[in-house]
Amino acid sequence: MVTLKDIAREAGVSVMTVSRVVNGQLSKVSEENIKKIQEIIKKRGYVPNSTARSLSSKSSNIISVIVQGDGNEFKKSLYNATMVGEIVPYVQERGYYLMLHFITNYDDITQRLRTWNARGAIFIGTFDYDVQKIQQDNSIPLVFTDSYSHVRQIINVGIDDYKGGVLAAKHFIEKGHRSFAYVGEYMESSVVQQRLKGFKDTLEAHGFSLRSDHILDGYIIKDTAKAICSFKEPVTAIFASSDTLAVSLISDLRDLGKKVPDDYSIIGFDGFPLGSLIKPRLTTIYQDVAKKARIAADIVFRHIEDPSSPAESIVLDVQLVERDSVKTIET
Amino acid sequence: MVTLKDIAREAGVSVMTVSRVVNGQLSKVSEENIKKIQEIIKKRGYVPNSTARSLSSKSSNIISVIVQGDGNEFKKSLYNATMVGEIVPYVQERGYYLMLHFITNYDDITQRLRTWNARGAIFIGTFDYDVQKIQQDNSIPLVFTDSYSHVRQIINVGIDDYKGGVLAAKHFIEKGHRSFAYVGEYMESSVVQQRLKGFKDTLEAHGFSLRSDHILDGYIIKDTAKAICSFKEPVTAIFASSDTLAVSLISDLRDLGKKVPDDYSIIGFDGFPLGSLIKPRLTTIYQDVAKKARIAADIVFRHIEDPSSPAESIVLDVQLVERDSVKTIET
DNA sequence: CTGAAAGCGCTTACAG
DNA sequence: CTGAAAGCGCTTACAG
Repeated sequence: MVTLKDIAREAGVSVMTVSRVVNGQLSKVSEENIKKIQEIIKKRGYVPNSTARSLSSKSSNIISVIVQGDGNEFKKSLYNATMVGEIVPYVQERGYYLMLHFITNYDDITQRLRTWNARGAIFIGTFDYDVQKIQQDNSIPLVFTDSYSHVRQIINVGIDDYKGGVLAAKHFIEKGHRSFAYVGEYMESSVVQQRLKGFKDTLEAHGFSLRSDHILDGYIIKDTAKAICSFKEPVTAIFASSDTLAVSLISDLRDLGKKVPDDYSIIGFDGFPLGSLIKPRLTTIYQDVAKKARIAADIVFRHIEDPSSPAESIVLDVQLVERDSVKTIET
Repeated sequence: MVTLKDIAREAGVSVMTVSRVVNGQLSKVSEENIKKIQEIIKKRGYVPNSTARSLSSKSSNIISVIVQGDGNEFKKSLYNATMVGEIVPYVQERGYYLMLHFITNYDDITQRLRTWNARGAIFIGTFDYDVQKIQQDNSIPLVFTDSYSHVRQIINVGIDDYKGGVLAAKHFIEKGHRSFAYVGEYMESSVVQQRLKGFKDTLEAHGFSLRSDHILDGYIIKDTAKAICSFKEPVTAIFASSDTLAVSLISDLRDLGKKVPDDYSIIGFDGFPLGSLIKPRLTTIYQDVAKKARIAADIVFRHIEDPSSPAESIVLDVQLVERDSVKTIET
C-alpha cells in the first residue's frame, strides 16, 4: 500500500506538502512541487486512506442512509429504491461515500452513525417516536423524510399526505361515489394515517362517512379484496395508501370476478410509472419522490457546510393524476 | 466521545484489557474485570471507533456493493432493489457495514474499495470486460453476479440465461408460434445477449429463424411497440429480456389497439410479482434473485474467513412460469 | 511556501 | 490473565 510517506520520500518533501496537494490546498504549495507530487501520485496509484483521514480529523466523508425496516419493504416497492437511487449519485458527486443501514431497532442508529463518524444521515421511512432521542445523541446533520415527529427542531422533507387524502375524497365524490373504503399498509405509520385522515375528514365535510370497519390494514388482513367484497354495506370507492397496494388490489378483485372500475373504483398513492402500465390505468395521488430525495440530500450538505443553518421542514405538494380506475356514477 | 482509554481509566485496567472485552476475547480476561468493564461500557455508551480499528488492523468490516450504472436502472426495476435489500440484512447480521457505490467508470472501483479498506465486494450488473483488471488490483474477495467474463479465477453467481432463452423459444413453438421477435434492453450486456442466443439457437434448431431486424434494442428504439407492429413480416411471438420491459410493451401495444395475447404473445424474464398482477398475467422465465443475492453474500464471507477458498462459479437454474400472455395457435 | 511534532483511537506483537 | 510500547496513515496546529 502506497502512503503519503512513500510519496513524500520519492518527491523529497515532507508528508505535509504531499498532504496539501492531495487535499487540493494548491495555493500553499509551489507549482514545481505540485507538479512533481501529482506525477508521483499518479504513477504510484496512490489512494488516500479514508480510515486514517477520518481518525485524525475526527470526521468522515460518509453519509449514512438509514432505512426503516428489515428490507422487506425495500424489496417490495420502488419507493425506497427510488430514494436511494437518487441519493447515491448525489452523494458521490460531492466526494462522499454512502453507507446503507436497515434499522429495526432504534438503539442501533446512534451506534452505526458514531462508529464510522458519519458526517450526516438521511432517514427513509417512519421514525416518528424516537426522533428526539436520535437527535440528542447525534450532533451531525440528520435529515428525516416523511416524519411526523412533533420535535420542533427537526429537519424534515415530507409531502402533503393529508392533502392527498383530501384530493382522493373529492375526486370520488365528484365522480358520484357515496360509499368508501380505505386500505393502508403499515397502518401505524403517520404517513398512512395522514392520508386516511385527509380522506375521512373530507368525506365527512361533505356529509359522507367512512365506517371504521371499512378501514383495512393490508398488512394484517390477508385477503383485503375478499374482505371488501363481503362488506355488509357495500362500497364503490377504495382509496389505497400506495400504488403497489392498489395494483395488487385490482388484481385480487379481478380474481374474485370483480371489475375495476365498474364494480370498484380505486385511487392509489405515489404515481409510479407502474400505475400507467396496468389496465385500467391507475388514478393516483402523485408525489415527486426523486425531488424529495434530492432535497433531503441537499439539506444534509448545506448543514455540513454550515452547521448553523436553521432546521427546516419542507412539505412538497401532491396532485391527483386522473387515469381510468375511477368510474363516474350518475346520481 | 468515550474511548477505550476512558473506560480503562474508570475500570482501573489497561486499554488492552478493555479492548479484549470489547472484542469478545473473554477467555483472556478475568471474570471480575469482564463484568466491571462491561458495566462501564454500557453506562458510558461506549461505541468502538471503526476508523481507528480499521487503521490499526489494516482492514475494515465494510462490504462494498458495487452497482453498475448511474442509478437509472436502479430506480427503474426491482432487480437491484431486491439484490441490495437481500444483501444488507445479511451483511448487518454478521456485524459488517455496507457501502453502496454506483459505478460508471471502472477506474473508480479500486479507489473506492481501497480508500476504505473494504473487506469484500459484491458486484451487481455487467462488469464483463474489466474483471481481470479489477481482480489484479484488489486482493479482497470480489464476488460478481451475472458476469460472463472469461477470466478463469472469477467468483461469480449467475443464472442460466441461455436456458431462459431456450425455454421461451420452446414454449412459443409448442404453442404453435412461427414468427418471432426479441426485445432487449442494454443489448450490449452479456446477460441480454445470452438470453437472445438461447432463444435464437433454439428457434433455428427447430427450423425457424429470428430475423436480425426482429431483434430490437429497447434502449435505442423509442417506440418498440410501434416498430413491432410495422414489421414487414409480422410476428406473433415476442420474447422480452425483462419483466419490466414486457409489461411496458404490453401497455404500449394496447395503446396501439393491439391485444395481448390475441395479437401478440409475450414472454418476459425475471418472474417478479408484478407480472402476475397485470392483465393478462405475464408468462415469464423465473430466476431466484433473492437466492442469487444470498449466495453471493455467503461466498464473500466464506472467502473472508478462509481466503484460500477456491474461486467458484455458481449457475442457478431458471424455469418457465406459464401464465396468460402466450396464446395457443392452432396449426 | 515548508516541515517537525503530536495525536486521533485503536490493534498487533510481545513480555511477563 | 495483564499491560507497556510501537505503529497504523493521516491531519491539526504550530513555527519558521
